[in-house]
Amino acid sequence: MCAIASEPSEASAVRRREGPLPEKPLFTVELVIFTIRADRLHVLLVERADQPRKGWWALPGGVLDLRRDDSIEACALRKLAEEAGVHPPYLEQLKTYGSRDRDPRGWTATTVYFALMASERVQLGGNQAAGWVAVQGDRVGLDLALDHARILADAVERLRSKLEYSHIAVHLLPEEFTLPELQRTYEIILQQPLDKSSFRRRVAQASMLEEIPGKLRDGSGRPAQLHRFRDYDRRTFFPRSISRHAR
Amino acid sequence: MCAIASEPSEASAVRRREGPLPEKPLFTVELVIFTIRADRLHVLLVERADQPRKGWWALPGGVLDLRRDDSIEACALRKLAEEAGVHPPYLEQLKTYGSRDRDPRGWTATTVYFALMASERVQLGGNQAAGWVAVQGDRVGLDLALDHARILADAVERLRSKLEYSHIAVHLLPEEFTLPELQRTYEIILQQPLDKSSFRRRVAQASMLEEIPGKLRDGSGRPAQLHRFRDYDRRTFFPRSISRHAR
DNA sequence: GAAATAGTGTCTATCAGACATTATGGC
DNA sequence: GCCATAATGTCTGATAGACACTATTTC
Repeated sequence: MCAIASEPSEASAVRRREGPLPEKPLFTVELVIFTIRADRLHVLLVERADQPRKGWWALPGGVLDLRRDDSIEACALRKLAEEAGVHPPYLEQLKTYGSRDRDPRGWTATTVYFALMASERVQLGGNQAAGWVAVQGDRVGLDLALDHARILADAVERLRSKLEYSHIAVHLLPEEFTLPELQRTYEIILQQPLDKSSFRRRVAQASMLEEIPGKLRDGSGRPAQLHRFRDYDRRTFFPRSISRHAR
Repeated sequence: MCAIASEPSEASAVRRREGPLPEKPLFTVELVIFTIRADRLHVLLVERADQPRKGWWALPGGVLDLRRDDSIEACALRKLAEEAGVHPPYLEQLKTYGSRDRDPRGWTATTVYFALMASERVQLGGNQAAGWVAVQGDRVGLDLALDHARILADAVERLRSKLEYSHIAVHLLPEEFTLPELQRTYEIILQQPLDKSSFRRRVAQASMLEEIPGKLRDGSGRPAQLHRFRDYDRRTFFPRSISRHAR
C-alpha cells in the first residue's frame, strides 16, 4: 500500500520503487453561481487575479488543494465560502471538462459545480473583483476566459431542463416568498409566460410549500400570501414537464 | 505562459520559476458499460491486474495518459476500445468522484462515463479477465473494489431516469430489432411491465424508428416487424414520462 | 383449429391549458 | 368607486392507461 506523497522528495522515492508515476493533469474546480436580480438571471463572475487570462472575467474557482480539501465537493464549498461567503442552499455537480488545449497551462481537468441562491445572501467579500452579470439567452455580455462561455451555456441548459420537472427554483429566492414571485422566477429562466392557474395547481400538487400566516404587501393590488419551502432536503418532482406544452 | 512539462526535470524548472506547483490528485477514467443479455441488464467488469485491490472485480478504466489522450472523453474512448473493442453507440459522462480516501493510493479523482451497447458488438479482448455480470436492482452479486458499487448504483439510477423520457434504450439493442424487443428492454431496466398499446403509441409519436421491409420470425406466434433507429445523432425525447403513471 | 405472439381499435378518467370570475388591498 | 394584483373556479381538448379485438404465424 502506498499513499500519495505530500512532498516532492517522497514522490520521487515512490517513483523509484514502483516505476514511473503517471503525469497528472492540473485539477481545478469552478463554480457557476446563479441568482435572480431585477427580473433577470445573473451569474457570479470574477476578474482573474492570476495567469492564465489575468484580468479577464471568468467563473470563480481555482486549483484543488490536496491538503485542505477532503473531496471535490469540499473544495467547491470552500471556494463558495471564499467567493460568496455562503453555504449555498443548492449545489450540484455539473460536468467535468478536461483536455490538453482548453487552458494555456496545458492539460487541465476542471470539475464544475452549479449553485443556486438568493442574491441577498451573498457577501461578495473575496480579495478579487467580483460581480453579478446578467445572463441573456445562454451567454453573458462579456468575453469569458478559456472555455467558460461553453461551461456557462451548459449550466444554463441544465438549469432550464431541471426546472421543467423539479422544484429547485425555490433556492433562487429568499426563505420567504410569494407564489407570484416563484412563478416569475420560472418565467424568467424558462423565458416564456406560464399560466397562473396551472402553475399554482402544479405547485400545490407537489405539496412542497407551506403558507406563513403573515402577508406581503406590494405597491399595488391585493397582498400575496407568503410561503416557505417545506423541506429543504426532500427532493420534490413534478409529475409532468412544465412548459413543454405551454403556449 | 508555461506548459505542463512532460519530464520531471522540466517540471522542477517550472516550479522554481513560478513558485511551488500544487500537488495534483491522481486522475483516472472509469467506465460503466451496460448491455442486455438473457433478459437481464448486465455490466462489464474486469478483474484488476494492478494495485490497488489487485484481483478484485472492478469497473474497467485506468489512469489518464497525458501523452496519448487529448481529452477525458478521448481517454474513455481509448479504454473502451481496449476493453471492449468498440466505438460505442452511446457514451455519456456520468459524474466525477474525487476525495482523499476513496482509494488507498491517496487523493484520486475519477471521471466516470457510462456506455450502452448491444452485447453482440462487444469483443472482450483485453489482456485482463473481463466479463458481463448481471445487475440485480442497482447492484451486482460481487463485492466491487473501492467505491465502484456506489458508482454502479449511480449509473443504474441515471440509466433508469433517462429511460423515462428519452430513447436511449435503442442503443442496447442491435441495429435491427422489433418493437416487442424494445419494449422488453424498457421493462427489464424499469423493472415493471408496460402496456403494449401505450408503448407503441409513444414510440410512434417520437417518430424515431423506421420499418425495415424484412421480417423477424420467432419460435412461435406472429412474426414481428423489424425496425431501425432512424437517426443515431438526433436526440429524440418523449413528451411525457414513461412509467411514472404506469400501474 | 389451437396456441402464441404481433399489432390495432376504443373507451374513459385524468389533467394541462385557457380564461372567466371573485377576492382584497391602496388610492 | 377604480385600479391593480392575488387567488379561485370552470370548461374543454388531449391523452395515457386499460383492455378488447384482430392478424399472422407454427404446430
